[in-house]
Amino acid sequence: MLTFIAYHPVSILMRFIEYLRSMIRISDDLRLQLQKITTNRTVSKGQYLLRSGADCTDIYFVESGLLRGFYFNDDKEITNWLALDGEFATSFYSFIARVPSLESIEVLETSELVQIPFASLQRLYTDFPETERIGRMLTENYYIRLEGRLLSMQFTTAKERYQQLLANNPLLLQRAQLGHIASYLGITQETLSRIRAQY
Amino acid sequence: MLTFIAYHPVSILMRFIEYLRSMIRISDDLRLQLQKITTNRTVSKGQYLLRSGADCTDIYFVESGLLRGFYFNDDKEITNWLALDGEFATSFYSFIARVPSLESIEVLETSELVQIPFASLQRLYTDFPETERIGRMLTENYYIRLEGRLLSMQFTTAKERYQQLLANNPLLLQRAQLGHIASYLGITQETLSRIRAQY
DNA sequence: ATTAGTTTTTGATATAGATCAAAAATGGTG
DNA sequence: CACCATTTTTGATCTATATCAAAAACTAAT
Repeated sequence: MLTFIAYHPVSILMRFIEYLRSMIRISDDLRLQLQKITTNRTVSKGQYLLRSGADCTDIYFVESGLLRGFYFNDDKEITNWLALDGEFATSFYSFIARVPSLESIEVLETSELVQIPFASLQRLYTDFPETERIGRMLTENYYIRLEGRLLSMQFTTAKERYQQLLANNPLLLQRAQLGHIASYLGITQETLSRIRAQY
Repeated sequence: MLTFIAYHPVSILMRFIEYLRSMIRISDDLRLQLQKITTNRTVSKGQYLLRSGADCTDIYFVESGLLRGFYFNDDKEITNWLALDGEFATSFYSFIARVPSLESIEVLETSELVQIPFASLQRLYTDFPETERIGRMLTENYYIRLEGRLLSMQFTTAKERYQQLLANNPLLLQRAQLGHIASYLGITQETLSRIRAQY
């Protein structure tokens, strides 16, 4: 019983550290430092982690739950990304370029997050240069995904994009609501509804 | 006269090193190493640096000239990127993930390039850890640009995209041909031609 | 200059997906 | 479990852009 209780706070960080470990060796020193600069937060459904207009000061790792980043176009919300368990989430442009965010971040499911402030991350890069590699590799991976999305936007139909998502990320379809998925795929909710009706 | 001749081979590398210098301090050691692992190449218009199906083994910095990366969709070419003077170019997914490239790279204008092989770059990252920062920052910048493109694909019209490009990169419009620009913007050549005719 | 190849423009038509509007389904809450 | 709010579906219509086809404008090489 006691061991379970004592173990728990560590296990919250598990996936985060595991994730990093897949890219570089994590020394005890670094692990300690990571624990120092990160905050474990539980955020509940409906909360906002960021409102457009504000500077995005943090990056989040989603231990469990679901977040979304979205823009406003005219009066409509456009979901730019959805981050499930095991993914990083931030308003990338604002976080990197230190400019006010156009994007808002909303909590779609009550989530366990690991929060890292921008300044701490920069210090980490300097104090533990091996972590630059993590930053580089993560950004590379996210770049590749983004490129895939751009290409599918350009030369696949709405239906094909839905089918791709269904194949690659069926969980997302189950957990996010239709309107969010639709604008993430670059189509209207009505069109996505009609596509689904074809099955 | 003599000084000019002697100076020239160094000046070819100028922009490349200058570019890197804007991100980190370049030690004499590192500069030497950079000179060792890079090759200066002049490639002429019409040449291919990569054909789809092959592994992309190199990344290029364009000292001067113009390259394009493109895919085939059915029988049509889709330009994925255009790289002018001062930009990096590679088939990113293939280069990073070490898989055969879907993309081909064509030389649109006779160009001066700095070529860096994948393996050399990886060794550089290891031998000069400070260069990881370059890799990270470059990828971050390219990520932000890509995100901007995805957003404009999603919620701006063909005409607006053309106007944005005209405002942000007028040189490109002058130097690349219409069909390449069009598919880069995610529209057909005919539509772009009609848009331009409106002025 | 003339010809052949390429690139751009113009015209006519088709269509995927958007928009506007309202009904149906779903879901939490007192 | 009935009610109100939210989400999803269905229907009718519209539109930006694609497609197909051919003419015009460039470009380069003989």
